[in-house]
Amino acid sequence: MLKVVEKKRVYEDIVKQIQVLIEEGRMKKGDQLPTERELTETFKVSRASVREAIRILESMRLVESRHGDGTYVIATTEESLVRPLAAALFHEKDDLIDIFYIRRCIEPNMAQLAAQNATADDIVELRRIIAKQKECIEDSRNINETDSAFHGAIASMSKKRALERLLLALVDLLVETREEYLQNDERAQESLKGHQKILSAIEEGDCAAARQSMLNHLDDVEGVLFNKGKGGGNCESE
Amino acid sequence: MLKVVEKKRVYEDIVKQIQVLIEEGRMKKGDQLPTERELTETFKVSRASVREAIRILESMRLVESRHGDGTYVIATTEESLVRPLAAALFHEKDDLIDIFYIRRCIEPNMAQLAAQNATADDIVELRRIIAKQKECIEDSRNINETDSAFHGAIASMSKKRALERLLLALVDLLVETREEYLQNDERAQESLKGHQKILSAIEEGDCAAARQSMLNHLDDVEGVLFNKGKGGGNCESE
DNA sequence: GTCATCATATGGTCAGACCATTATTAAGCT
DNA sequence: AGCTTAATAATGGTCTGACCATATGATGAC
Repeated sequence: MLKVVEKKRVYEDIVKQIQVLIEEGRMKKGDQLPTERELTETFKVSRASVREAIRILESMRLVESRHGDGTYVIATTEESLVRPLAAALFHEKDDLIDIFYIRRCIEPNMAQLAAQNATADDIVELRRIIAKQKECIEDSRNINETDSAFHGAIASMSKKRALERLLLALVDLLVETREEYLQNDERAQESLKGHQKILSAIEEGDCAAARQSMLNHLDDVEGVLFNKGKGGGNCESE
Repeated sequence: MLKVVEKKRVYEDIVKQIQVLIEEGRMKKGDQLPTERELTETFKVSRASVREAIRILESMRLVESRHGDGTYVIATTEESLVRPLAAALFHEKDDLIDIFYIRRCIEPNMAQLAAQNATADDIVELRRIIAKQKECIEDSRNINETDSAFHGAIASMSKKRALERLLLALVDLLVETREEYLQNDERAQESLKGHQKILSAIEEGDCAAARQSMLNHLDDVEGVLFNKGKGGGNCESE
């Protein structure tokens, strides 16, 4: 059952190797890659092959070449997994409302899954995030980061990797929108309250409550964000 | 308000031009690109630049180079929008079950939206697709294509483009799985029935029924596909 | 007709050169 | 000293022309 290999193209091999470097953290965001000429010597290949590899890495948004300067790592592989997803989903400014709608479709389900699967460690982590968020509010600092962390943690608890990746991309797309929203202190408070309710439901393993409180939380935010009446979904929502 | 331009890199220009060719349909899927040497003459650039451009197009999954043969268009730009999304979501074989779960999260909502927004034309289209599907079953032909068409049409009716793109990607990812599933005549029949129920709900503008019938439809399929008990979501699902 | 062989066209790789841009350093000025 | 300006070196961008590796189709032997 061996995976016999035929490295056909040289540049593919180079792409792979550099990708691994970044994956393993031996190259971090902002680091400069060796110069093309150095890579030529390292890999014992021509500069043309090195450049073709770099073109591919660049089109993956993993690195960026700057004429006269160098080639730099501009993203982690984790980000580069989320980025194309985001790029594919998001085209027009108007799409933001759709993006949020997708969240509204999937996050209540994730909360439900989280309530089912939550381990003690998971709950500790959620509490930690919420505590930090509370701190941020008291210090009048931005809670954008902790907000992402909270939703990300729940996504992770769903134990569905594809779903988690999707949500990360969505949250990432809405980061600017949220920046504005969470400026307001009162809203930040309300957001925190929403998170606490969700946590309570998860602590008690109450799937239905987790789902519903997440939905309420999102509807609260959405209502302000897009000036909608409560309940987003018309009809009877769910 | 002109967009003053500085075409910096030659290969970017080449990528753009070829992309436009494909976009405008002057090059279709399966067509062979001019050889690298011909492109060299056409664009008055070096072969190295042509090749770097091709590498980028290849990493976009728009074209594919075959050693000793040629370079071919392998996707429309529309597909190339969906493809990276799919690639970003899908990593392991096991992710398929997650992919399906995402569908289960969003498609009932789309059906609901479809029921709200459906125009007379939309309904005609859905009927047409279902009729065709019936035909296929009678002729013992594969209904995979019409199945995709049905779900795609509903996605389109949601009037949420980002959501539609996401669903297209998901459906695309599951095409092989479905191929197997729909082999069986009985299942094909059942699938058709599910579609008919959804259509009925949409015709009557019954949001709740549309949502529920879509959910049932997906659960039916999922149950067989992944050998699960009915109702997928444990707890009380929704 | 079938199969093996070879020629040809195509993508893949290489070497070395030169151009264009940038950051750094050195020089010069105030 | 501190700033501006000019030279310098380093780096990515492009080009040329050659050769290698592979796939396809034509040719010829059987």
